Amino acid sequence: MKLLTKNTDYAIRALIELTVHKEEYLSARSIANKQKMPFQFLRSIMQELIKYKIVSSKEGVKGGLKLIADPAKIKIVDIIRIFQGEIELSDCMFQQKICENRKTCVLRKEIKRIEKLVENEFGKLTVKGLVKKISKQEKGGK
Amino acid sequence: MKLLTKNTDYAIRALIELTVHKEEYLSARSIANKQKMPFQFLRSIMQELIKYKIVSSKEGVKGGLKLIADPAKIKIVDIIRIFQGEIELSDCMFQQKICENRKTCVLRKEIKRIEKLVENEFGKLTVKGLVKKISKQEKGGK
DNA sequence: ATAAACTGATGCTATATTAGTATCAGTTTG
DNA sequence: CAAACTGATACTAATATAGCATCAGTTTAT
Repeated sequence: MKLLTKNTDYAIRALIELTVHKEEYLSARSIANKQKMPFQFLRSIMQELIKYKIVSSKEGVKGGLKLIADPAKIKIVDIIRIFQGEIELSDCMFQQKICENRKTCVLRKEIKRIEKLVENEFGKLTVKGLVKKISKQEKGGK
Repeated sequence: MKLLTKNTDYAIRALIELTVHKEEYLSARSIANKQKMPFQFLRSIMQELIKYKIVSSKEGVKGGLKLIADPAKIKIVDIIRIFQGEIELSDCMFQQKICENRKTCVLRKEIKRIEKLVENEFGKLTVKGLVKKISKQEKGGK
């Protein structure tokens, strides 16, 4: 079981990078190099984040990506939703006609409950929160 | 994001069925019909459960599957582990040499934490527990 | 004794998801 | 005007998920 796919993962790392260098334009290439991500893949990921107005871009030499959303308001669950869709069972048909064995839907309820929990946890995490923890870690332990 | 894959899901439903009809041999075909699962797929799933000594089988006419494990001790997390492997990031290389950007490993820690949470929740659920909830539901609601 | 209903073992196919690549057009800067 | 960038788009590769088919052997009822 994987909670995060690569695109979500890379997106978050890129956002962390952009938060650290706020106000600056960082090129996809430099981010990819620094965080060791596949360049073209990162580019397609960034285009998504642009669509969602989380980052903006500037073309040409000295262009690149810049954070426009408030990192304190970018929840990890938002990024997950963008790249992995809703946290939910894909083909659960409980309560409707199809699933006649309503009995086993108890299982569904439990899964839903746990999904909500996960959603909630990822909702509490923000990009800013992560950045803060990183800087603490760097100051603290050797 | 899907917490359970089909094989895990079918396995749990089959175990519920076997718990309800404990001591009896139920054929894979009858379980598949009742719970509307693909017959051959269910068969391969049951073979796994046999390997893990959760159910036993009897060949021939009137043969089938029977629960041998205590349903109160079959945790849902066990079934997940059988069919989906450990709940963990597949390719996290934090703390080791490969991941040099140790900064972002803060993300890893958080994910690990949430994974543990999920694991723990699924560890609290047992087949028996689900069966109990089902029977309550049947008595209760209209 | 034999047909029908079953599992054992095994190997295959189909589909979807995930991960990543490539290319061409256009923009900006030195 | 070349180099360093993004926009748009389409493609490929790898892996995981879901499911099917087949043959061999076992048990039971008739």
